[in-house]
Amino acid sequence: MKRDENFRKAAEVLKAIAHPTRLMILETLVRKSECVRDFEEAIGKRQANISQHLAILRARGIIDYIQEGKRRCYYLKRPKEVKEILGCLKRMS
Amino acid sequence: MKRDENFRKAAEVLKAIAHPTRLMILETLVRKSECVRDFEEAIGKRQANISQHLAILRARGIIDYIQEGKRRCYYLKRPKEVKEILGCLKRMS
DNA sequence: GGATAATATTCGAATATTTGAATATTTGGA
DNA sequence: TCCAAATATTCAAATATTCGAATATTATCC
Repeated sequence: MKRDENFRKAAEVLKAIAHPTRLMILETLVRKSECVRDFEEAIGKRQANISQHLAILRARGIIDYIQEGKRRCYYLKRPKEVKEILGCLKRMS
Repeated sequence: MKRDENFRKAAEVLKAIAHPTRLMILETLVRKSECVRDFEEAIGKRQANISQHLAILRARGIIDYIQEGKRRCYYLKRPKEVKEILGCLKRMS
């Protein structure tokens, strides 16, 4: 695979993460898998908006979910890496 | 400092990094401080464009430079964290 | 003080992202 | 089957990002 292609993909992943609401979602998920309702209360945004952000994270392969009855339980696909990135950000900002 | 404010800032930092050209710049800087001309050849973009990206990275506090004669030698302000993030990205994408 | 090398800034058009509002879909239970 | 709970999608307006082209600045050397 070409070098340019790698950087393009890496930038896609980063862009998916680079949003305050999505960072909050990820920080929550580092601790525990959650469904959409739980995010609503943890983050203080409307359901529809949270679903939009979850869709973006999922489209980029950062999270996924398992269906549990009426709920969808979201989880991190690469918890170690996400945790590490969040830690770096904390130190950098 | 407020939680929201922290996430806003972290997202700013990430957005600054989340671009293919800027990732290439950072990867180059992980190995060695460079001046703008060197980036031109390492990355294959025009000088003006590279300067634009360097300005974005500098505005967000990710890089800085020291003036050396006519040249500006750019360097990472948090090499450890940047390196770690690039490593995570490699594993994630 | 030119001339030149090195780098930065400005501007505008094209494109992408973000958000709320409205609506749609899916699921399990009565 | 109908209902309600849980979640997703669509749309459009506002905002932000990107890139090239042109131009400006800064530093050294003569």
